[in-house]
Amino acid sequence: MATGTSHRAAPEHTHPDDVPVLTALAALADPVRAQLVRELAGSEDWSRSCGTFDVPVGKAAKSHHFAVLRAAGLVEQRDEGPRRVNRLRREEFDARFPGLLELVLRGD
Amino acid sequence: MATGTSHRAAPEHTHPDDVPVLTALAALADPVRAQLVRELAGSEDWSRSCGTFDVPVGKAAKSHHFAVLRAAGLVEQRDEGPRRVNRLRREEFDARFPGLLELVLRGD
DNA sequence: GAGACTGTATGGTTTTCATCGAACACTCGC
DNA sequence: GCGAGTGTTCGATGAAAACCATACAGTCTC
Repeated sequence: MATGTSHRAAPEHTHPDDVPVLTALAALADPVRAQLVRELAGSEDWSRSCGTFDVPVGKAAKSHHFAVLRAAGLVEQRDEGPRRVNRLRREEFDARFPGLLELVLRGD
Repeated sequence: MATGTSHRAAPEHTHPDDVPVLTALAALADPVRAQLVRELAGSEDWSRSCGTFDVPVGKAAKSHHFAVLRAAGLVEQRDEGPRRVNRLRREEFDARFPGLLELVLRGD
């Protein structure tokens, strides 16, 4: 088969514009997800696969958290071979929810 | 006894400056609490007692939600006779979490 | 002080959500 | 194709949180 064709289902994404405010807040209100977002913010786009994030949960839970972040319009994912690399949707999310991401990244 | 003296314990408040980001997000991520905040935002300070808010829960749950909002630095309460009147801590909360309150008030 | 009113505290039920272990699907290198 | 590596799905478990009904504690009016 031609190269570049994946047989794996592409992850479903939701654009920030289609995300209700409360969904975005709930997504960011979890400590594990907040840490994922912060780590992702400190990395280059598409440079980090899911497994490279250092959070104190198993890989099943991690996968679940990434699904929540995707559904909240916070993260975009793309398959690269066996791994799934990530990108924080900074501009799109910030256009939809101005200031929100910055609050989480600033931390305390 | 002199007038103006209450025998009821004053509600405990937390200043927004002492509230972690995730606590603020979690407080606002609940639909009932978001509605309380929105209704409160549309009313004059100290004009609304807890019972006057139209949310689809019993008064016990309502009391609980107000306690959460207080702990998140979103609401200030004061006793006036038998009722407890409320005020949205707009400026203080906005100084601590710029833009966050506006996002919730704007809704969608 | 009796009774109406407002809100809080308590105890218990239900729901929601984070988590894990195990099984599965896909990709890649040998 | 086989085995290692990566991530998702499934089922079950545990903890947290929302909720209710009831009982209680103040405040006010009469």
